[in-house]
Amino acid sequence: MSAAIRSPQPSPPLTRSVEDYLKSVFHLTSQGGFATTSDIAEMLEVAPPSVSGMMKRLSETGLIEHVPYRGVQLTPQGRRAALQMIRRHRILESYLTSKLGFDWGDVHVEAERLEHAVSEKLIERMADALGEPRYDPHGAPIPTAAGEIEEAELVSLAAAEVGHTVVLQEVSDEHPARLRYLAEQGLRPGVQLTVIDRQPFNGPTTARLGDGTTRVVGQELALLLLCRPADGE
Amino acid sequence: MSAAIRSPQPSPPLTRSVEDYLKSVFHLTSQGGFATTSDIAEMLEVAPPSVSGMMKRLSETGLIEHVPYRGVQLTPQGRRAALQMIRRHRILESYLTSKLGFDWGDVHVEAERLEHAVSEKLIERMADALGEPRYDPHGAPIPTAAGEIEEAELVSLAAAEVGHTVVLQEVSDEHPARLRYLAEQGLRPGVQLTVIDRQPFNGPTTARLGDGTTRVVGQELALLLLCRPADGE
DNA sequence: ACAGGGCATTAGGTTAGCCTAATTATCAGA
DNA sequence: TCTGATAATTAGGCTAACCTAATGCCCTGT
Repeated sequence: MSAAIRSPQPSPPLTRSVEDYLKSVFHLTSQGGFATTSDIAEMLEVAPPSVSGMMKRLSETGLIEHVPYRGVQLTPQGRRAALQMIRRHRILESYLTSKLGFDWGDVHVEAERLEHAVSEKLIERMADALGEPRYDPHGAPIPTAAGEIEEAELVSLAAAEVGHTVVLQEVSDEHPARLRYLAEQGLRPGVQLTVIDRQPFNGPTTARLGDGTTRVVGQELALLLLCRPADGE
Repeated sequence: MSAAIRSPQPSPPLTRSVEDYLKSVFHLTSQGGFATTSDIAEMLEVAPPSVSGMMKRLSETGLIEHVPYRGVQLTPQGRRAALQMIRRHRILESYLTSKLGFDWGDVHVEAERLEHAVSEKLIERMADALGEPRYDPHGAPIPTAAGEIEEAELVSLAAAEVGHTVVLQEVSDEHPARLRYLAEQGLRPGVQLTVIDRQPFNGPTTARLGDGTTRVVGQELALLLLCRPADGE
């Protein structure tokens, strides 16, 4: 029995859990660098040894590059798989929100379960029904079917300079209650904000909205509000 | 340590595989009687010992009644769970067909995966968007959210008497190619058929459609065409 | 230069769900 | 009634993912 040539093996479908690990690594390495075992463990709510074990398997299948004691990064193949999951997730969130009346806060959990069960075909039908949206309901960019994603330089409201005007681009949180609160405050993607004050020592930021009203946002929430400079700044 | 009272335990969510077993048992006992180990094994494409093992666990959790060496039946609780899955499945099939352009043959596989991942809320939103449909695209009745299902006395075309007129009510098959073929032949739920001939020895049935054209249907396919007597028969 | 703290990994165990092989129950027909 | 064929069950294993406890590596601060 000679060893088979193993190049174009039809790679078995990824399990639910593998898909989740890849997504975590993608998010944790989006600023460059390595994803650490403990960060992944925290994000997925599993114990660190579970991560070590999975990382070993994933590097054997070529989806990640593992540098022992340092962390992991996605290979091109792993990145492709992660982006596909992120596309599924964001298309689902968009579809549930705009076609089935789900609210901003609830879609995440639903999409999290569905993204492992939908076929490519269903996602493309949904994308089509929505008119190929480029952003999900939280303002996050949706990767294309070909696996490209827009990379924007965003800065959180907590770090925006006083006096500057920014546009809220993306609300990076999956916590329903916080999202609902932010929505009530009118803090949704697309809103223009002028930073008019910030208390020292990680204190709250005060910003003026387009309609002249102001909002005082504590640091924890302000960190979730990702902004780009307003046009002409 | 005294034994805890075990009445209103918050019953853990059913696993994917448990849901599949319950559905099988439901379908296999729809004519009354017991579902046998080997029938379940065949339907789910697992080995018989896997079924024995699962039946043991399911009867411990009170979802089925197991009579050793005879078979199983659903308890009221198991029936409720099975009907919920069937509702999910059929609503999904209806939604995918009518809102996302899936075709008759393909929906089954997609729904089979999704039914384990959708929330109750999503199913009800879909049902609502469809106007609370009572039948799925194959003509099968959809259980209500309360868990009631229409039970009709149907007879397959292969067993309908020569000379009688029937209405095709439901096409009971999940095989895409067969469904596509039947659809091409115009054999969809709602069509009226008059049986004009049947060859002996399990031979084909010949039936006339409403438009006067005839179809010759081999026994294997005719068994899949479930009919009710036409009004006024 | 090295001691400790903190993180990562290895060791070893659990559970669900599947498998094959061996065993046992049931029932129909001689 | 007995005997086989058929079907169900038990026995014993495997794998994927998880866990806790024990061990090992790395780096910073004295």
